[in-house]
Amino acid sequence: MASIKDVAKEARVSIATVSRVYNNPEIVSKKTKEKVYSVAKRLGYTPNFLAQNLKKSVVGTIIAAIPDMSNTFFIDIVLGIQDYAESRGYNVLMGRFDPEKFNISKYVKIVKSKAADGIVLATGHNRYYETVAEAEDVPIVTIEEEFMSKPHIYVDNFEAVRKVIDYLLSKGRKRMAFLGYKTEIERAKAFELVMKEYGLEYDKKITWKCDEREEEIPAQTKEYVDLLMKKELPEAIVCASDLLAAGTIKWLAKKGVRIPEDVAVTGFDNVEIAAIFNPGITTVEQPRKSMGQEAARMLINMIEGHEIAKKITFQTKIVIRESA
Amino acid sequence: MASIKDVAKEARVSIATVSRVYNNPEIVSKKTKEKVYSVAKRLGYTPNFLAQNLKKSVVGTIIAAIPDMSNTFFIDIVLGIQDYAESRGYNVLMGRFDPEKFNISKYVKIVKSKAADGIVLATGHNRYYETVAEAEDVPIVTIEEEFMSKPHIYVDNFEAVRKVIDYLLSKGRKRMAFLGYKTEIERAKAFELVMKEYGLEYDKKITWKCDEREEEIPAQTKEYVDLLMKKELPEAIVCASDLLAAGTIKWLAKKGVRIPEDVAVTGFDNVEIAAIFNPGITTVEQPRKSMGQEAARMLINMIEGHEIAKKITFQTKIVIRESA
DNA sequence: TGTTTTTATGAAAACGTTTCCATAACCCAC
DNA sequence: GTGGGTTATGGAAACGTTTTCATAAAAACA
Repeated sequence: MASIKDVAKEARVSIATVSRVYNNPEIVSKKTKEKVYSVAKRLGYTPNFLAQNLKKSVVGTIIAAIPDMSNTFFIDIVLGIQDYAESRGYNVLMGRFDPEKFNISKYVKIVKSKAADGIVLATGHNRYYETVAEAEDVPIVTIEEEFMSKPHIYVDNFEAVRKVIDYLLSKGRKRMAFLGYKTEIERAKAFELVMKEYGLEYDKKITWKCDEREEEIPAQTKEYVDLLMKKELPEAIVCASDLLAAGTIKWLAKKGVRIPEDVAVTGFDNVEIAAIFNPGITTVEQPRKSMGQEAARMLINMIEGHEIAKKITFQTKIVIRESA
Repeated sequence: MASIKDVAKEARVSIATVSRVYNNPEIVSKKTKEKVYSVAKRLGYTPNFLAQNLKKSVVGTIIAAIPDMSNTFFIDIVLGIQDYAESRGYNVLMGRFDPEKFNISKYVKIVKSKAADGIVLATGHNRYYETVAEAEDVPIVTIEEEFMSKPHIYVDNFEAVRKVIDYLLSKGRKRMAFLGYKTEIERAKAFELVMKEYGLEYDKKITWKCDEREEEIPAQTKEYVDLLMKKELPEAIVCASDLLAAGTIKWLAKKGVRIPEDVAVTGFDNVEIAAIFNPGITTVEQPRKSMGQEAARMLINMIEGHEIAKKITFQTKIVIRESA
């Protein structure tokens, strides 16, 4: 409640001096400083961010926009963003957005009205989005997808899928199936390409793409397993996420199929459930926290007008558990 | 970049009029309004939040402080908070905080410096925290714990535990054990009281309290199961969280114990893993999203100076799956 | 001691709004 | 027309800061 004026009056100095005590302490005399500090403490004075920022025209807040807050994948990214942002004195505003509708204008508006300085956009989809005119001069860093040639963080999905296939081959599995999502194209494409490159056949009929809504996963994996049971089982199933893998394993086990003896199953992302599921799920881990940190670093540098890289590629690592 | 001044000059009206076009459109003539709108659009004018708020002394941002972002429980609460906040035109700033250290002063400071209007605090612990002087006149709503007689959202853990015990009794299980956390007192206490009330004996030696750090759970549940195997197995184990239940089931299954035939296991919270685990975990669900919404509603009303309730109690419901 | 340099402080403008108060413009009735 | 009552607009203060410029006080030097 107390303003700089109150402190100034009480300490019998000008408001300019009080301001300097907080912003350029070195140029004000020790005596004055002590007087101001003690008065400020007594009055419970905290500089008003709004007024400071109005003057400086910097807010100190960045937005992390993610599609799904109940997904560890995105949460870890946000954790990384927060970690780094904090070290630079920025706050993080978290928001949801729908990758289908790509409704970022809400966030663009927030930045334009100076309630935030920039946006980290994570969709988890490797798409190429269309230009949004208003977003032209808004600082944005994207993770995974590309957008208006804004700087972005890229994860090498091809390399990741190759690692999985290599591992399965080393275990003697050749007949592989792929279970992915309708909207995530890169992993499916990578699977196809790597298989072709290795000269391996795979049955397109047992390669399926799910709707991406999480609540649909139990039903969809069940349907998928029912389909599989009617055909000859593959030796391995590569899933585009740990949840798909978990669902698939669950239904296969119910049919009496032994994992991994009869069928090996792999996931993607290494979320919490991969470790705790029974059997533990072999999966691919992206350095999520580092990705978030790097995104925040790029964004803040961009906001503060420094030079930054246009694209940063992260490598993945395979985490071997019991399911494959 | 364009300010209200630019628009006013270009539209040949005063800045007061431009301001009114956005805040009291009904009192400005149609002709003027149209002129202003068209100029504003051409110049790409968006009112500057900072200046608006400085004047109005309201920010339009609330903080959701939670201990663990990778826990669905808290994420759902935040989802509820966001949902409601959005409907009232507020943004949500998400932050972590350590329930052990109770380091809320960071957030109190943000509010005091007018970068946010208030705080929703969710710890998931039913503790009574000590007074923090600076937080005196800061709008805060807590979920679960009590703090400085700030308004709070309460979940009826006693009733919840009673429901679990009733259900287990109805299945003929009498010898029950409890696996909880060191810091969460209410569920453990409720278990003890209800058992006593029903005149049921329970072996204190097989009631254990874990460290609450999530990464410790696999190791701690393993240790617990090892301990159990040395004694006579109980007929049922009531766990204070789904993760504890999942860990316990996993290790019991590895020892060849059949769930639920030999031992029934129940969880708490109904997070994602409870549904997807094999076997599905019988658990207790709190209306998390509603709790978040209600917390946001209380907080915003508090911020805007309306009358609010001091305490709101939510009921739980039991979700029956395969583990019990 | 008087002059110059350094250091510490204050006055006031500026940031982009909202809003109170005053006034100009209009309309209608007489 | 003149007057009384609306209605639409402008001027200017205020919100709480930062910062430039000017000046007073102190220190350094001769």
